[in-house]
Amino acid sequence: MAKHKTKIPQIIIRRLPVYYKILKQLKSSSKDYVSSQDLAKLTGFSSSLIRKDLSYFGTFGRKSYGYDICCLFNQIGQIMGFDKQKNLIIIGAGHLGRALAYNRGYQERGYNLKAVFDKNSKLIGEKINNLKVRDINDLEKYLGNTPILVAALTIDNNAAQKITDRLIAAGIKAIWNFTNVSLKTPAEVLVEDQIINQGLCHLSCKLKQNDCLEFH
Amino acid sequence: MAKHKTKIPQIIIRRLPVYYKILKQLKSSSKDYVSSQDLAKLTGFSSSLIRKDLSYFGTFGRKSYGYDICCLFNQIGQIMGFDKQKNLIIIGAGHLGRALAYNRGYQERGYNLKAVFDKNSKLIGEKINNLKVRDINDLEKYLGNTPILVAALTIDNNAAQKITDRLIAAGIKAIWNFTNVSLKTPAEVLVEDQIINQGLCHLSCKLKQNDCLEFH
DNA sequence: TTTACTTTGTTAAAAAAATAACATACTTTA
DNA sequence: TAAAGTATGTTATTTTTTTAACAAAGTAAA
Repeated sequence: MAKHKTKIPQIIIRRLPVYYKILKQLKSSSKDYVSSQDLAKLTGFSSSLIRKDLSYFGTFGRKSYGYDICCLFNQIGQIMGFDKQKNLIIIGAGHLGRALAYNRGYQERGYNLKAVFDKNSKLIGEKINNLKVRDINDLEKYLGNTPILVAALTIDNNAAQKITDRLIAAGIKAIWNFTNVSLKTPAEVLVEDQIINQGLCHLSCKLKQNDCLEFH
Repeated sequence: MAKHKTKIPQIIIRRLPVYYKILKQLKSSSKDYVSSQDLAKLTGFSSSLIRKDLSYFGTFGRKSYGYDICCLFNQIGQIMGFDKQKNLIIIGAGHLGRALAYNRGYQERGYNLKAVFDKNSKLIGEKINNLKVRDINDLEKYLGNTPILVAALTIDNNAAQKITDRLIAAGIKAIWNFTNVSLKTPAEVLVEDQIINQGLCHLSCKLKQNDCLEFH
């Protein structure tokens, strides 16, 4: 299926989830096929770019028809590795950690949320979406018994690096970082920084450019 | 302060929040100045790119010293319009809406969280971070009395477009969209899609490329 | 004061990304 | 079966973005 052995350009990786999202919506529509032009309207990318992106991975379209929605959806899922199972834990059972625990969308992406940890004894033992909050002191013991690939970090900034070091020592391969700390990790451990306020930054920036911020 | 009248390239807008985040961390360090090389290490961008990005907005550096951390932090905040006040409401008091209600980081970006709405009568009246959850039926009345620029949308997908239409009719200028729906809005209303699982998609994609997904 | 060093801001060059254009292949209709 | 129409996949072109290079300006040390 993979047409290229070379690394997928970051810029394409960033668009894949957008295609995936749109295709998921289209799946529940009455149509079976979608053209690059339709996708252009829905994504805001040009049809040319969309065809080019998709052709990077193979030949999915059907001339004069477009792309089979279901087929393309599955293909893009596979390209992103959603067909492979990945265990996930959440560190930090605060408001954000809790919201992530209730997040739907893990399963279809191949993620299995296995545990939630916190240091606060008041929270330990509480059930969040059917998962018992575990004691952060038991982290190493747990990771020794259960192979976990990814950890979501929703803890205080000042604890972020320390917990990261422990996670790495225990063999975690990737961190979904919701803290405001720039984590130091070895090159082989992936970090995905999720700047929660990024969207607000963009909006503020664009509102300013549109002169929406003058009097209010 | 603004050097250019032309629109800031999207690609630079995307990097501004990263600079902002790093500078905020640096502010609480002992150093007063930071060089583009230091910033390169912290951001992962090249020092050349950083100098170019910053020079797009003006001349902030000091030769052979680098950039005054506090000064640059404030400048970038201003460039993004954080010095202008923006009222914000949250639609949807579920787990995610709740997490957003507790989000710190509004104030320093010039956002004032003014209200939270929900349709669920069990939630209406409840206090979340000192804000009483309001009845979504009162949305128009509220917006008629209070000027609100931005609405965060943390509701079910199937209600998303309907609520969006109401928000737009009531004069909202920007939507921070956490739903999985591609919202249809007039060109002058900004939409910032926050695909909550985007980070997981990227991680899955990269883990796959690093051959971390084979056996597990 | 002079020399060596540092780091910016900017220009030039290279690389990457996006767009436009179009030949090809398939579909539909007559 | 032929003609008209559609939409892909790919190549060529343009545009954007990034990197590299360096002069200019300031600092620090001798």
